[in-house]
Amino acid sequence: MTERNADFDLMAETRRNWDARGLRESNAMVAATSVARAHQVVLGRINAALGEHDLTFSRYEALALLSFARNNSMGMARMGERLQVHPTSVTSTIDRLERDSLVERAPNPDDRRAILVSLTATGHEVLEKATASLEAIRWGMSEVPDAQLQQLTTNLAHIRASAGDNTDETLI
Amino acid sequence: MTERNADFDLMAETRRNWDARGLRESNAMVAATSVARAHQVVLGRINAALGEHDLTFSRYEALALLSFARNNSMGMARMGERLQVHPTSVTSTIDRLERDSLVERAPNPDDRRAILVSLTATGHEVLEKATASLEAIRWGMSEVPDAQLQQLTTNLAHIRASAGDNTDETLI
DNA sequence: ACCCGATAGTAGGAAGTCCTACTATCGGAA
DNA sequence: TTCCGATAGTAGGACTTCCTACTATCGGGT
Repeated sequence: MTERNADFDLMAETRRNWDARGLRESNAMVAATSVARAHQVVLGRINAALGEHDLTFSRYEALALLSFARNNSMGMARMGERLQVHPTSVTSTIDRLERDSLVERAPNPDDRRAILVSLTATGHEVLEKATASLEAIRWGMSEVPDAQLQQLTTNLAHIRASAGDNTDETLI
Repeated sequence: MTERNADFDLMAETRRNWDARGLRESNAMVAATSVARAHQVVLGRINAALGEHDLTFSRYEALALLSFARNNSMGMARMGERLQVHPTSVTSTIDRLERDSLVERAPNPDDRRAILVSLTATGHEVLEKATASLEAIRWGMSEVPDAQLQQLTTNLAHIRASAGDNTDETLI
């Protein structure tokens, strides 16, 4: 659904429509719409690649996060903070990953409220293969030259920063 | 959920993790992740603003599209093409808009398979108020200076172009 | 020692997106 | 004229996300 051949330029047409009405902030509108469309395109490609491994980007992100944690294990609440999603979304994602035997839930001996989620051996394998698939498609951005990728990241960092992300320009 | 205060830089940390493993395409990975995060932030702000009008961005887009059409009316299939979503998503969105009396379905006299969707007077009113709300928050990109908005749009145009969008650089 | 606000996680439900499968209709080719 | 592939739209289901509400547990102040 995300890869279409439009015979017209959606953005240009949209801007013309708005300008014709004398509406303001058309630059912001076009930028916001472009972000949404780019996300749709990139996520579509990523999910298509991950589909071969029965993963989605959400599931992949959860597996990757666990793989970076000490003991490949982490509490649900911390996962929600890192992945920037609602606690109930973590529950939902982990439910399905556990159903597919890619992660395991275990009680936390230090806190009986908490649950430790950890990668299984299968989860590790699937993650590595999925990562190779994502690298193969350059994370859905094959046609974008490397220099422009960095410029794009810098531009988007302004948005992230304005939302509270502590962006470190020297590292990104 | 989209506006958080992270005490660390998610992107920088993610890149460090990946680099430490010697994985490739980290520029593409960071750019793709930035697109996803920026989308989450911008969409969150937009939906928060639209919530006052009982709208979401999807619903707003549908209303705006209809307002640009001749007779404020359009077939479902054409809406799906313009909005770049699956036909069943159009059905779902129109179902709810119709339930809220913002649009109406009518048979197409020229094609008994087709359905013409049109804005109601209420739909018009809500659209105008919602548009004012979006302009007030600069479409979720308040902190981004105008010049950088244009640069961002240009960068994202490469992605859209690679997906088949016929981007017209002279207009955008 | 107790209490009560804060925290961890889940349940149920709404909305958005996609997919496959289905019905109804159209319209060109045989 | 008939047939059959293409098109318009819907039904049902899966996944992701959010929200509110709930249980269980923690832990600091009284």
